[in-house]
Amino acid sequence: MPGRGRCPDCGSAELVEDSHYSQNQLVCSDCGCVVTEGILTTTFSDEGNLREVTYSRSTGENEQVSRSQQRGLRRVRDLCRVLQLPPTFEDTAVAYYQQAHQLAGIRTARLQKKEVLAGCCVLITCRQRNWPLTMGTICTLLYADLDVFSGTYMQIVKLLGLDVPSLCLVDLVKTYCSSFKLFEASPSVPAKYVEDKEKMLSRTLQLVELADETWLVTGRHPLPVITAATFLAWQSLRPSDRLTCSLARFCKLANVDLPYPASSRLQELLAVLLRMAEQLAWLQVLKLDKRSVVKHIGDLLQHRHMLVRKAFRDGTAEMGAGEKELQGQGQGQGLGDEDVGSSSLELPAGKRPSSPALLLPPCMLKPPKRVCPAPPVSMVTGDEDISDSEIEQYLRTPQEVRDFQKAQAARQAAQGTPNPP
Amino acid sequence: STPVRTREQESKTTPDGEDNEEIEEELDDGPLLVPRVKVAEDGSIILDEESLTVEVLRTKGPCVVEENDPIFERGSTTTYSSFRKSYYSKPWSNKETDMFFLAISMVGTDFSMIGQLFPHRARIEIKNKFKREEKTNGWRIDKAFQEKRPFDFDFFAHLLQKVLAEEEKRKQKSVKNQSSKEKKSSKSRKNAKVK
Amino acid sequence: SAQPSPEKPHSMPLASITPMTPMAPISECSGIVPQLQNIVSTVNLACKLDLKKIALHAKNAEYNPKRFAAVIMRIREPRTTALIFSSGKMVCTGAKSEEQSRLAARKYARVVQKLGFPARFLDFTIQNMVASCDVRFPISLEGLVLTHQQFSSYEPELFPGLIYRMVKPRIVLLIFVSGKVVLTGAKKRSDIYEAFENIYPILKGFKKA
DNA sequence: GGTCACACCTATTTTAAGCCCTTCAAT
DNA sequence: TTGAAGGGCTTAAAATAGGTGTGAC
Repeated sequence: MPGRGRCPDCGSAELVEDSHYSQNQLVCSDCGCVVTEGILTTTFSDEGNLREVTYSRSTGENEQVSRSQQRGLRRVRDLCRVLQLPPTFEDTAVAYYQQAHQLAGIRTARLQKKEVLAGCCVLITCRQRNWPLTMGTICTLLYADLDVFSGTYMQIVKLLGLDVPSLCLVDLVKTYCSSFKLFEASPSVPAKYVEDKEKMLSRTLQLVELADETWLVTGRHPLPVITAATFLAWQSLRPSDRLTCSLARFCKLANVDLPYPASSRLQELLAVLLRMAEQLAWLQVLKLDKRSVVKHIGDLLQHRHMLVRKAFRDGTAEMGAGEKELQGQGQGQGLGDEDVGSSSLELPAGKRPSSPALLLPPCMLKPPKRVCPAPPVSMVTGDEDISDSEIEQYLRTPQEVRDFQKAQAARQAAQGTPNPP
Repeated sequence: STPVRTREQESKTTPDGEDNEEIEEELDDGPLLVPRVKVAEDGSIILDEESLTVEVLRTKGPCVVEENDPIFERGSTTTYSSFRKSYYSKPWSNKETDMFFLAISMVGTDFSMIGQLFPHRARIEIKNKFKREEKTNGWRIDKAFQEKRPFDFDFFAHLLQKVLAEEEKRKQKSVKNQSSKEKKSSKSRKNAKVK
Repeated sequence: SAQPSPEKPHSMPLASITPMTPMAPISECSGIVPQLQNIVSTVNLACKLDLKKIALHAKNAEYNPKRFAAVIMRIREPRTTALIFSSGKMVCTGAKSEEQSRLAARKYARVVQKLGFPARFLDFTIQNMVASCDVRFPISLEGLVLTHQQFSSYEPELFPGLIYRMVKPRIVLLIFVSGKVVLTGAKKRSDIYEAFENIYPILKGFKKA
């Protein structure tokens, strides 16, 4: 990359054009620093990149703003108001929408996409200001298909080269948890089910943090994790009265949707708590199960740092410390090599014991689905002779051709006359 | 009662109160405007045109304060899949699977044509069935492909109808017998469910 | 080139047969070899094709012009699928090695020839390769996205994996909490290996715990 | 209103893990 | 009433290409 200079951050000369962004940007391949600023603010006049970079900071859209853009902008503003976002958010979201509309790829996009684009801009704004808002909420408000939203969101983040912080779980807990209607008695909420909001919040927060520390959050939808934690927090604050109440019933009386994965998160959380309980001598003797362990959540949470650390350490110790061992263990579990593969066949039992297993993401504890880890290693060169007979097996005989034509004609007749008048 | 889940296409849940089915019809096709969202004074969302309202839960009062607290995230109606289409495909019974392999031996790998032979199945279901069988029973695919059978549409249609009717009967019977500890019916009594 | 220590030592004799590209300094070798899972290639048969005729005479074919403008053809060995367009251009998918992909493409060309078209075999090109492997330790994706923000996209509300767009080589990696990694976008297998050797030390820094 | 230049549907392959749906079997 | 199981969708990449949505000229 001669003539392009060096990375201001690390000094590397390994600068690479990266067309992953809307306009090819110079990116340092060593540290990832974006050397040339893209789009927005700059007066960028690099060769062919001279689009209408004049992004209008004009307050009113006095210019000829296309109808679809106007519609989108209005949608952005409406969304901000519906969500009751602080006033400053709106301007940012609107600016994102305008920037997006300057991209050719967005201007000619389907109307459906432009509609969800408004939601994307609002979401991005909220994320950048740590305002907890889920994609599910946006889609619900817009009556949008999450898949369409997904595609649009990923595209716009890439195109504008945005740095969008992750959804903050802790902030989400505070608001989502508050929406549970459990904090005052009502016809649907008996007194024994009423809970103090602050107590619930604080315990839920601890449980969510525990879930995060024990690999239950990574790769999963955040909301269901919180639903499960909220339920456990609520149960454990008054176990005698609430142990018999199911997650589904809890959500119903709290007037909150039960997200599908919440049940799984609950089971995983209980499994973690059980393992923590095994570390405490005075709980060991109680022979706890997934039901009774709820009664001791308060104790467990008090010692959670120590217990989690212990669980991790013990697990590691049992497998032998260090990476070499870890890898060996992985192979021993049949992570796909041919020799061990045969012995793995002797383990048709669904869940392998893996009792000692160290604290791992649940997807790593599932039995390995052996499929093709052993590559047959074909000796194919690509230049082999191809026999006529091999080719001919794919061809139809004259009779088969006639039969096929007949069926084809019948099909067309059936489709061509759907409604004979 | 339970949140209303409707339509195989898009299902949505409404917290309570007003449920507007028309909304879906508005949306469903047109890339034309999805209902536009507006705010009413009480915080509910109003959709242009129909003035349809959907309740929005939120905390009144200290809500719009900035900084770190009163945020708005609803507990209800916030499912990720609110508007996803349904892709469900009925499981294939053993008998129906046999018919699938028969179809392969008659027409080859033309899934659209095979789809015609299975009136209750879409092409995508045929393709997924093929890929699934290729993984689990590759030999059966090979076998079926090699043993060319004459392609007789009507013959196949009749056979399939017979097979499906048989399973239907068996299913109803098992529903009736559910209380009685049915057990020994030898043969291929696999769980066959159609309909 | 030095023999890269294969993921499974037991398979060494076999693994040594597959062409390997010299890899990074032996010093920091991961010892893991990504396995190719899918190859997409194209070839130009250089003649106009009557797709209806092909679909009628080949029983391993499917053609629905209303749905898609190509014949979809499958062969059993190597197990692959091809898209054949009336322009004579063909796409071959599903092979597990470059050589298998080429052999499969030649077989499709032979089928077309046997049907009476003067098909040639021009510009055979590997267009994309997909590989996967396993680092065998859990990865904190939220940690990775924080420090490699400019390359990463991690949106658990949409997809459980972290999407890592490596700039050099230009490969996209899907990284999962389980330590499983999918690499895609390569035109050469050496790019797959290089990308993995690049990412491995990075992943080691995000075991958490 | 026509051209232009995109988008983007249909389709193919393959892996990863999660979500979400239906069905059916135990409790 | 609960779960488990099975199946198909999501994400990435890449080529192929007609038909049509989209908006700016």
